[in-house]
Amino acid sequence: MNVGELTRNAVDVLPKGELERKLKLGRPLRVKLGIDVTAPHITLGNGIPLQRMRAFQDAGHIGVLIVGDYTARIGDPSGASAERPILPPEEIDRMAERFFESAYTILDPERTEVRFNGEWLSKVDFAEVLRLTRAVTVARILERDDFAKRFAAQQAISVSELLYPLMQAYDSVAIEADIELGGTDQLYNLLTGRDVMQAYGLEPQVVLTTPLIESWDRSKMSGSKGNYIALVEDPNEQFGKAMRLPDELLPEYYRLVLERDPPTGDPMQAKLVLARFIVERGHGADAAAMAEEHFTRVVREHQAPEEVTEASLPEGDPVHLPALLVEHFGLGSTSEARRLIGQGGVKVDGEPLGEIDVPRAKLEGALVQAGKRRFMRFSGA
RNA sequence: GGGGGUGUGCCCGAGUGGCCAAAGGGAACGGGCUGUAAACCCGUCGGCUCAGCCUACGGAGGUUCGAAUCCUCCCGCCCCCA
Repeated sequence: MNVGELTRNAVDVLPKGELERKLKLGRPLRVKLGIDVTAPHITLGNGIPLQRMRAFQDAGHIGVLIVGDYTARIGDPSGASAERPILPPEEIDRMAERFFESAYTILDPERTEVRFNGEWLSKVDFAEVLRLTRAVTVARILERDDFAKRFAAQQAISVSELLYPLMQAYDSVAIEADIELGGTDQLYNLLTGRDVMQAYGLEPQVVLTTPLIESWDRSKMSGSKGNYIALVEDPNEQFGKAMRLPDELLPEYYRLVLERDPPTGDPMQAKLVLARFIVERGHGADAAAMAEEHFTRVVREHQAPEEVTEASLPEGDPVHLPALLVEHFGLGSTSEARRLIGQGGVKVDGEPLGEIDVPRAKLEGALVQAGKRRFMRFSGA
């Protein structure tokens, strides 16, 4: 058994030596990973601990995904500067589904167990809460970095948020976790799991944290900040976003995502390898090839893509271009569209267009381009 | 319970009666440059079929020719005292 592969890229594996001891037990270990279903997107960053879980699965262990449907009613304060919104149950289910789709691009479904924590948390009564809360002290909770920062910054922390780590810890009790994975921002939560398991007479879990990944804006990749590459999203988007990463980040991505040695030589070639990998993992080899082709054609050579979405023009002549752009190009407002036109960002058959109202004949069958990457062809009918 | 603060556009943050659709920075977007990027330069960045109009500075009223700016009440957050 290769422990090195299991702990690859890990920041903390606590306590020391404990993982090795558990591995010698000779039974499949239960490796827990809690997922934040309130996260709007499942990112490459979320993929890092998933990759670790996969390594454990490949070594014969069981991955246990905990869907925090119940905890979502509070909102995980980790890394958040403010309280998160509370979601209705249907929404949580929908987001959990989406999570699985992403997670299974990395995990082995055969060795994955999925549990919703409402299963046990909804049955916890107040007496149980008191028992649970006795396992930790306020000082202990406030030690935690996120809370400490918010406390110092005089931002609101609700008591319910303080309970979050305890609920997560209780999950570990419920599923009898041997190991819990998480990003470094989860360290406190994971350690609390140990305390609580002990209080419940169980053998405490091993804690394994993985690094958070940086994005092109040089801040931590976050599904809520718009700086993410999702595990599953439009292949062209994935490819383009991967190529947008600064060269300096390549070693980090090679280490954490590809799990390979840092690239040497041409950074662009190295980045192409990364981009292909990301798309292929999410959508397969064909999609990766197509995304690359699209990238070469549209981004590098500034040409129209092979296939362009078609739509029909609205009634009337002339055609009001701003409205058309909002309707078909996803622009936020006609004012935005007007600005884009004014700046020469809108082209018809390759020629910048300055008009707001365009003669119908000029648009029929024409290729319309908004910005660098959005194309569409219009038919008259 | 008492006292004192504070709330501005996607984010941060100036602005204390007209010159404010609101400085500055960041993000974003468009154009240029380019090896995909990054860096850099220029421009845009509330809405509206837009040389004009409408809506906006926590919410609701009020004062004024005129309010983000003054007054009243309400709401959120923070601090101090109890």
